[in-house]
Amino acid sequence: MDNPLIVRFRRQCHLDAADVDRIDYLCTDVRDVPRGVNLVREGERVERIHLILSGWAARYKLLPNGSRQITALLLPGDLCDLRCSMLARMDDGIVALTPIHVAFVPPDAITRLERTWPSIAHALSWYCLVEQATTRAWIVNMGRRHALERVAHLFCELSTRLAVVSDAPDQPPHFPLTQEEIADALGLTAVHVNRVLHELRRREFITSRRGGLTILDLPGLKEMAGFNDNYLHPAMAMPTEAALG
Amino acid sequence: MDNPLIVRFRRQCHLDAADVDRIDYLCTDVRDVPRGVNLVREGERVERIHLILSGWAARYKLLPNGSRQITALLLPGDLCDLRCSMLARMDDGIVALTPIHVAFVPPDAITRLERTWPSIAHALSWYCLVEQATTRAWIVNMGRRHALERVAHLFCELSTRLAVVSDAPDQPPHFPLTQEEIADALGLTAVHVNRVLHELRRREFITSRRGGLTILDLPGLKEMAGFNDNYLHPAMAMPTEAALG
DNA sequence: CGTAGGTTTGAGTCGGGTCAAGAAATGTGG
DNA sequence: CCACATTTCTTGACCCGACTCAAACCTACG
Repeated sequence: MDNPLIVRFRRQCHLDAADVDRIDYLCTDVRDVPRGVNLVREGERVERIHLILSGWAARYKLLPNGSRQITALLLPGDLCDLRCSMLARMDDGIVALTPIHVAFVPPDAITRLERTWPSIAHALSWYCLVEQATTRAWIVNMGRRHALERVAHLFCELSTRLAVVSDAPDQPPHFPLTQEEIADALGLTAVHVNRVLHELRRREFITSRRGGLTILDLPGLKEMAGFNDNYLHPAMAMPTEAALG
Repeated sequence: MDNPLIVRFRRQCHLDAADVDRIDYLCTDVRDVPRGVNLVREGERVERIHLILSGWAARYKLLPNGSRQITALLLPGDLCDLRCSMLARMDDGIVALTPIHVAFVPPDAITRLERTWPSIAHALSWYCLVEQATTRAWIVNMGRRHALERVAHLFCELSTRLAVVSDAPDQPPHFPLTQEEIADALGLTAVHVNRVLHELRRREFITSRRGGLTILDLPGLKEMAGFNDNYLHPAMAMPTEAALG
């Protein structure tokens, strides 16, 4: 299977065959992590960057009162903690939501590539930009949308991101998320997510089974959420000569 | 007055006198922008990075229904759109919340510094890391805290950030924010923010006047919000030799 | 002054939270 | 292959925090 990080990069940035090899070479140390295991725990010192190759993970933060907020859902091709080597301790944890394949990448290796190859530095800058834009889109979602549109918006985002790295692009998007995970990602309760999903099922926007759901009507969800995929920058945009030096 | 970006960098990263000069040299084109003016409007193509030298600004997004969500408050020393040159069009707007001084910096100049001087590249990586962590802290705040603690948490964050770049560190922190701006930053309504501020005033945590408020009891607010300043990384952390290459 | 932007307050509503109990899958060990 | 435990989902009744709408009130400023 193709390296999903490279698939994503090539959508946005010019990488030649040698660049691709250099990135591929980072993914030597690949491991299987079962569902529910923490790749990183809050407060730990971690000296490796994680690249999700398959499966889903979540970045989360626990509050003193025991509640959890998921701050990012991590799909294949997502890098976790690109700059972790600058931190004495991680600010938050990362859990596997499904069994996953992860590459453990030494931060120095990335720093070296970045410093040597402008095209790779450019790709990583792009990566940071999209990551930031996604995080901000979550703020907008939580701050200014009601539960129904909020859930719909998340599903649109995930469908769009998944489409880029999916091995089965013809299948309707499927999310291996429990209702509690959706709730923790959106600042809702699991009970209320249940009622929202019930409504979405009633309107035939989705189907759901224990531990996962499938999108039936993505255009419908997009309209409901007022979804605009700009912030994910799924379209092609090549670097200028100046930016590449 | 000292360049607030340099003040921030020197807290976290090693920069020698030459590095400082190089950064200072970026801030040649300084402009005054009155309150209420948009530095950037959503959908525009913008070919300059903004560095706030004094005053407050906000990054925001407007929704079709007319509501606004502020996704970041920008204080002196904050860079807006570090990677803007990679974008065909900005995903969101930036307004001056007070009269501000801004340096207009050409993206190429930063790219060149970054590529040439590892210590500056390191400082900018650090900057991105803290920016991301702050954005994620906002998600947690909006997702899992009630209005009172949510407001308190924002005030703690702003006090902490301001302390680093304040010209009057002995004065109690003062925020030139309207209640509507606070509401738009926190996913609340102005009416409800008014009631929360009333309560904070009653408990003598703050005082407020038209168009601004002052913190009286920061420790009290921190306790109320369960505030932990880790994510802002206000403490010193020097780069490793490896990271600097 | 007059006006516009900002603040304050009240009354009523509603979206989503809380609590609690039960049902349906899934997994585990004998 | 069955008995039992666990996780996840579902549903109902009730409640409360925050929103809405509306009116009045400041206060800075032109």
